[in-house]
Amino acid sequence: MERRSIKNALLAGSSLHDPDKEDSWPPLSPPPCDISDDELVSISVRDLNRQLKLRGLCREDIIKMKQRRRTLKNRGYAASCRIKRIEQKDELESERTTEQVDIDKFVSDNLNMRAEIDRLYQNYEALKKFANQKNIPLPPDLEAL
Amino acid sequence: MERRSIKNALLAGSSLHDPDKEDSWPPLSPPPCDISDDELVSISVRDLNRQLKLRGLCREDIIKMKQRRRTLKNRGYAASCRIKRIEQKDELESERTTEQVDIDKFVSDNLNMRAEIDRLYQNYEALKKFANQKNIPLPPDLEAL
DNA sequence: TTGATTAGTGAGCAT
DNA sequence: ATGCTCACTAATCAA
Repeated sequence: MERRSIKNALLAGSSLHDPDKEDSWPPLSPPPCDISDDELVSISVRDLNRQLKLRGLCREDIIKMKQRRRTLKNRGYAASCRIKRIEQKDELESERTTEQVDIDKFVSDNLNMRAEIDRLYQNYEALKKFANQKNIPLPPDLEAL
Repeated sequence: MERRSIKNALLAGSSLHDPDKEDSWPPLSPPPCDISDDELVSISVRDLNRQLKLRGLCREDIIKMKQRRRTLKNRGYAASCRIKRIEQKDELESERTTEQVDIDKFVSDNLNMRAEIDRLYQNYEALKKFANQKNIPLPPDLEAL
């Protein structure tokens, strides 16, 4: 939903400390207490329960904070999931590039070897022709191509 | 949101004809009139306006239907987007596989050519050695490796 | 307006 | 409870 849109950018802020910043805009129901989103997602369940009790929230608000925590967590999971996806894609693409480079190298090598084979073959044939002209019989095992 | 979840799976379908059917589960506000979702997304804006007027809907309901239409459209766009993404991934993977097959072929070819070069070289050397043993002088251009 | 893409949200699955 | 992934929604951009 492109949270943090132009319209909402100004209203932002769901957390706390730094005055001229940090929004993290409330797509969620507003927090029933002043625990920042950053804190909310990072502290342990135990500490959270402690904090909630300490601030004397009612059951409903506690449930809301729990749900808010879950939502914030989900937001992070979704982000990781997307990052992971593009990383995998990039990896695939770079592997493809590497393989293409290898293939180019092989093509080049093959051409060189083909030329080498040709050169050796010509030399060999020239020697045989020379022997023929001089009427020099070759041993059978050297007649083979 | 996993629409059409287990709970909703049985109610699936998004439109109209079939009697034992349909709902297309309302993530949206319920439609102010009985135009099916399938119709709503497919008919032209003109026809939609005609239908809405024909059924005598108030301005609010018309706006709601327009928004519903847009949402249904978006649902489809999102689906295409997901499909496209996995198709591109599959394509990349199959290209990678193809390249790997090519590389294997090149490796095999290279080994064969290397062997061929060796064989030709050995033959050539054997001929030179033979000439040497028989004290047959070779023309300079046939002495070269 | 239409279509594509993105981030956020909740459902559901697996651990 | 936690993390991941999916389908859906709205925002935003491009055409």
